[in-house]
Amino acid sequence: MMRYKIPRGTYDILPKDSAKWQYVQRVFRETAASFGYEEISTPIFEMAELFERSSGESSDVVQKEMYRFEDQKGRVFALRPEGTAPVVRSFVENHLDRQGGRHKYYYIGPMFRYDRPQKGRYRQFYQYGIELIGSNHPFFDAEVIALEMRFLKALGLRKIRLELNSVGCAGCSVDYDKALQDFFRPHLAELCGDCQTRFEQKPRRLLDCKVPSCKAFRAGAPSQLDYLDEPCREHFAQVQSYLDDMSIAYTVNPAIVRGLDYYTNTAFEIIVDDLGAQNSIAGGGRYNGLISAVGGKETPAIGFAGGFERLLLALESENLALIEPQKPLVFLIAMGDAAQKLVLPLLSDLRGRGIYAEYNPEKGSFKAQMKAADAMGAAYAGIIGEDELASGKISLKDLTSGEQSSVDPRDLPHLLLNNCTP
RNA sequence: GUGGGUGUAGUUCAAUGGCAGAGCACCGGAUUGUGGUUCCGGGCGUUGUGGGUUCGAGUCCCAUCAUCCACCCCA
Repeated sequence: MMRYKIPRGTYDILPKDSAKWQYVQRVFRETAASFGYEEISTPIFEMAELFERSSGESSDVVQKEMYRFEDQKGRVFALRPEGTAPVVRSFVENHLDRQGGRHKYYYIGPMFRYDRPQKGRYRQFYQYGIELIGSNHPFFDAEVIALEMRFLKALGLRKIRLELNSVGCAGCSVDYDKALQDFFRPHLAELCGDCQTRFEQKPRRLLDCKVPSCKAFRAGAPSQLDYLDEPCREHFAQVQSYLDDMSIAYTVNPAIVRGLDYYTNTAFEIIVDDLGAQNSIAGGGRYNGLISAVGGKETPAIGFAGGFERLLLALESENLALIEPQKPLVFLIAMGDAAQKLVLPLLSDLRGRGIYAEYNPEKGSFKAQMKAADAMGAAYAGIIGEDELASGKISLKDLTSGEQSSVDPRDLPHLLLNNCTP
């Protein structure tokens, strides 16, 4: 008999971990709501072309990491590798670009990339993100960053770093790419193979090559920041000013380059140092050219996305979000058939009032029942046996103190609620 | 896609090429109505899978799959 196995690079979120996932998602939703963002959900697959156009044909995500497939009629789709393009597609498709004004969206859901799995990297992974569409005001660049920082702080994370950069607009990029090519051209023959293609396709990627011999040529390379035109320079200065006013610490790192082609101006990344190689838990930036690139009216926008898996790793490394498993308030024990007839209505009544009550007829002896109550961490044991049947009362034992009292079954819900709610 | 490490019981790990074991967890019991501690009992597991070498393979070799780490990429 063949054993079925979960696909490579995927994982199950088991019940023991679900509370933690629900918790971080709840905090994100609450944080987003407090900034005026509303949830949008899009399909997990889209026309493959949407991602090819938006992320860039030459990007790794499109070239080798996208799950592409044809449906029964030969239409080419892709499992979404990221969340921004679908949101923008929906925005344009619903004619919101014609409506004008600002639109604040957040999303939560799985993304898919055919990558080699490693720590903090999966083939199906869960992202949260926000998109603010309809304004180029630098305040909103800062607001988007502030939202993410607020979220991480609300979770209690302390060891996080914000790195900030501006990649300028399309015009600045052209100038900068030329400057980089001029700078590296004398060493072109000595660069690694990857860098030779980077030289042609994405010169700025020459700056983060890890090959030691390539690193050596990097000293004195021109910085993007020196090639910003006046409006972009001013925009970046204002973003920093707003962050300062909100007391959000950051470091300017000219090496921050977003992986997807659609980013302009502000780019940022949030780093947690002790997560291993995949230490970026969130990243984002402005994408003023994307809406028009997918067929909408020219509209400025900014957003970010964060990864839940890495976020949970970061929480773990700081011993945060330790969630206690749910424990029954009362474990009912019935000895004998007559007692069982009484215990089931009582069980229904308690549960109907929202009290977590357990009962397990599988456990045979009284001792085994008590053990089960203890093993589940129940606060109380409610006992019905011959004595209780005769008296019409049930015995309620406090499993912490060991004290036991005889109570009227009708009073049980109130007693439990009053004793145990803080 | 590239490189390295690791795959043995539910789990954490043992086992010179020679009878596959232990702790924890789990289940049961210690004269059938009182838990936690203690004691006793309960394990044939396709040693990830498929080949090969050998009298004999968990152990050596090859392949494959998975996982971990790194490159790469990115959140």
